[in-house]
Amino acid sequence: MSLEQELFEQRFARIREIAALGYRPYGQRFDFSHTLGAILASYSEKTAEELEANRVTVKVAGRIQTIRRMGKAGFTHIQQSGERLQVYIKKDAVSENEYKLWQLLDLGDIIGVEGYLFRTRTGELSVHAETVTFLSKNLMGMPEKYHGLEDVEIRYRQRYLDLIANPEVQQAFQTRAKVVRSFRRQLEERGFTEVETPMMQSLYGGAAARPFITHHNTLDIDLYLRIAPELYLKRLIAGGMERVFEINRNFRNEGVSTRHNPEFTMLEFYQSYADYRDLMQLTGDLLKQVALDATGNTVVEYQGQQLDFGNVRRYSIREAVCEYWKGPVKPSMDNVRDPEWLLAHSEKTTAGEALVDIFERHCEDALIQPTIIHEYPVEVSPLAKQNPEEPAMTDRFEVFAAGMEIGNAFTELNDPDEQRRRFEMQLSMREKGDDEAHQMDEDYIRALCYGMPPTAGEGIGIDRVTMLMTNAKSIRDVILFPLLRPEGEIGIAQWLREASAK
RNA sequence: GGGCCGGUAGCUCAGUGGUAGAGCAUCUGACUUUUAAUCAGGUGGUCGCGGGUUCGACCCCCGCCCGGCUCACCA
Repeated sequence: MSLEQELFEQRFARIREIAALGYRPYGQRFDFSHTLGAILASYSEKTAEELEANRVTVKVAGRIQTIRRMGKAGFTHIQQSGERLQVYIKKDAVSENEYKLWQLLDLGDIIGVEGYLFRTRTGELSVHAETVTFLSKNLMGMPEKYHGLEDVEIRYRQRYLDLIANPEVQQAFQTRAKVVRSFRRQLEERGFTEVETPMMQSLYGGAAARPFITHHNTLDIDLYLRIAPELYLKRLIAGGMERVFEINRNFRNEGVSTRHNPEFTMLEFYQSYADYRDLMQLTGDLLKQVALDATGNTVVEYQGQQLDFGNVRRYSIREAVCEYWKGPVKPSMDNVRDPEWLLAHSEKTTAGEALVDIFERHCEDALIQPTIIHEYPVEVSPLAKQNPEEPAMTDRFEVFAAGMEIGNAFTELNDPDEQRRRFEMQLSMREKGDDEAHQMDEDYIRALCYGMPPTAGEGIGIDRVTMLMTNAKSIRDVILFPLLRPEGEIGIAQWLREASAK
C-alpha cells in the first residue's frame, strides 16, 4: 500500500474518532460572525493593548493550512477565501472534548472556532479559541506548505487543490469576475441589453475558424458549437434591439497555446446608428474603466511592462507597417498602398491578405501598449462595411496590447446584396481550400433584406483582457478549468471502498 | 502537427551505468504565545509506461503516454 493510501486510511479512520467525540465529521451549518478577510481588514491595525482593553469575540470558519502543536497548546492557520488567520488553542481554554478534537485535526480539515482576538508575543493577530467545532474532513495529503502546489498539470487538473494551496489563485479569479462585472455595468449604463443567443448552430459564422461538431439525437441533425455570436446579435439589431451585448463562450476547434483555449469567453456588443469611429472612443473608455475596476489603476503592470489603458493609441494598419517594419529600410506609405509591393513581400495571393500578413509578422508582437489598428482589407473582413473612399478597405479596427489581439470591431455591413457577394467570395476561398472561410447564411441575408440600421459592433476577448489585468503569462491561468487531455485511472473510489470496509 | 525541455516519496526537489536521497508532510515521544516552530526517533519509492543494450539501467537506445515552452494555426 502506498504512503498516500495509508495516510488516506488513517484519516478515514479518524472520521470515527471525531464522531465518537460527538462531532459530525462532515459538519452542519455554521454561523460565522466575521469572514477572515473582514477581521484582517478591521483589526490588523489594532495593538495588543487595544485588543485587550476592548475584547472582540469572533466566530470564524476555515480550512486548516498549518498546524504547530506544542505540548498542551498549539497554533493553526485557517484559510477562508484566500485569507489566512491564526488560531491559538490552549488546553486550559477549551473543553476536554475540544482539546481531544484539536489533537485529531489534520491539515486540510475545516473547522469553526469561537474566541477573542489578541496578538501573540511575536505580534501576529490571532484568535484565542474558546470553542472549537468540526466542519469537514480532509482525507488527502496536502501540498507542501512553503512552496505550495507548483506542478502546473495538477494545478489545472485539480483546480480545487490549486485554490486551496495557492491563495493568490483565488485573487486572479476574483479579478476576472471584476473584469466581467465592469464591462457588463458599463454597457448597461450606456443602454445596452444583455442577451443570449444560440451556442448550438446549424450554420456557423461570425469568425474565421474551424468548429466543433455535435449531434442532436431526436432531431437527428448535426450542429456546430458556435465560433461567434455575431450573426445572431445582428439579427437582433435588425429586429430593433438597438443596443445589445453578450458575454459568453465561443468554441474554436484549433490548437491550444498560452493565448488560446478551445473554449473562450467573448464579449460582443452592437450599437445601432454608430460607426467604428464611435467604437474606437468607446473601446478606450471601456478598457480604461476595466483597468480601474480590476486593478485600481489605469496603468497595469504586465510581464515587466507598464501598460497604460488611460491612453489607447491609434494607427492605421499601413501606418503600423511603416512604423514597426523590422527590416533596415522602412517602407513608405506609397509602398504599403502598392499591391505589387505588398505581394512581393508576402506569400499571400491578394494584396489585402498580404498587407495583414505583413502586419502580423512585423507589428503585432511590437504592439505592447494598448493600441487600435484601423482600416483592414476587405478580403479578411467579410462582415465589415467598406470604406466609402477606398472600397478595398473596410471601416474596421482591432485592439492590441502586450502583443496580443484583444478586440475586433467594425462598422457592420448592412447591404444585403453586398453581403451576398462577400459570402460568395468566401465560398470561392473555401473552394480553394480555405476551410476557415465563411459559410453562406441565407437567413442572415434575409434579415438584412428587411433593413438593418447602420450599426457598429465589437468583440473583446475576456480571457485575454483578464490575462493583462492579472499579469498572467498563460490563458490557462485565467480559465478555471482549461482543456487538457483526460487523465488516466484515478482509483480513489477503490481507496474509499477498501477504507470503508475496514 | 514540428522543435526543445520535463515526469524520481503525498508536495518541493537533488542524484549516479554498480544496494534510491534531502526538506516538508506523515507516525511515535518531548514542549501551554509558535509561525518555513524546535528537539529525538520511525514509516514511506513499480525513479511516467513498454521494449532493447548490458554481468548490471532511475541513468544509455527505441517506441508510447502526460505536461510545459515555442513555431505553425488562431482571438
